[in-house]
Amino acid sequence: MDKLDSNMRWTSQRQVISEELKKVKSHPTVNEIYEMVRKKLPRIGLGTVYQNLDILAKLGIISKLEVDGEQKRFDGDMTPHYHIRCIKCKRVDDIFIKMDRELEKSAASCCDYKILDHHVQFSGICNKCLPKA
Amino acid sequence: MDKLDSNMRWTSQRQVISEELKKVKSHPTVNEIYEMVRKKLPRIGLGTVYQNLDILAKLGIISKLEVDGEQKRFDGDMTPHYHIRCIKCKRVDDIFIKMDRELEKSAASCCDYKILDHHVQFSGICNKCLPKA
DNA sequence: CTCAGTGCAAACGATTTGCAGGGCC
DNA sequence: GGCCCTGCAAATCGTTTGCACTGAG
Repeated sequence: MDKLDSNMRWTSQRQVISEELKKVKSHPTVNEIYEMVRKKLPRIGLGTVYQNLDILAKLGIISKLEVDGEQKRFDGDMTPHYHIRCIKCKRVDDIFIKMDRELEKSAASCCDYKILDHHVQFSGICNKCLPKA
Repeated sequence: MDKLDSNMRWTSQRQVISEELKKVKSHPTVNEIYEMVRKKLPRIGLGTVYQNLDILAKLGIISKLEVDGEQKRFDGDMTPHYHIRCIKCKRVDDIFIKMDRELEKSAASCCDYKILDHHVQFSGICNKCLPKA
């Protein structure tokens, strides 16, 4: 899975996975994506979904979320933004505040890393879970 | 594992796990902690390490890191701080820049969550990996 | 026709769980 | 003596891999 060369084929599986992910505003897990895609391609394998999500992410077409949790989640929205996670129901939503690149500068001045990126993950309780909290 | 009540016992296993974790400035995975602790308590079970790390984290004595990656990592340093992760060797280091609570305020104004916390995770290449990069 | 991509099933690795025995309170 | 906690092993769950077949180019 290291060669993203020009021999790469744009298969219907790849197409449908990308399409379906960009259609929703949620941040589905691999299994949720599998279920979505299965409605269009009933014989697709779970392994294929995993592999294609990985390739699509490496191509920069979708993004693999850097939020913690047991399962990986994906996002079809490539606009730079942060995320928030409900500690009750585990859903993930977008936070569209401007990316603060100053953070990277201050971080750079206090460690020996070449800093490439950063991500802010908020946690809280979503409005659906609040009444029960 | 939901009752952190007063009947709780402070066992030697719990003591050693806490001690060993606070002794290092790295951010070890459960297996690394298991190996560290095994030098003191050779008969300890991996399950016990998992369970106690969980309890210690819930007690606020150590913290479970919210960084992504295949394995969970723990931190014995409870001073609020951020983290950076090397994309090559996967090591995690501390970033001691001041926690920016303003971020939570801006996030609160654009979503329907009761925001409880936030964490910034930087990613980059550490000085050990830079020469090879 | 070729070879990247697919479907399927088995393998894997991290974590969790079930349970009988052990030892603090 | 009760029961929380332990050690151990089996179970679970997300993800990866191996492989023969398929279909895009």
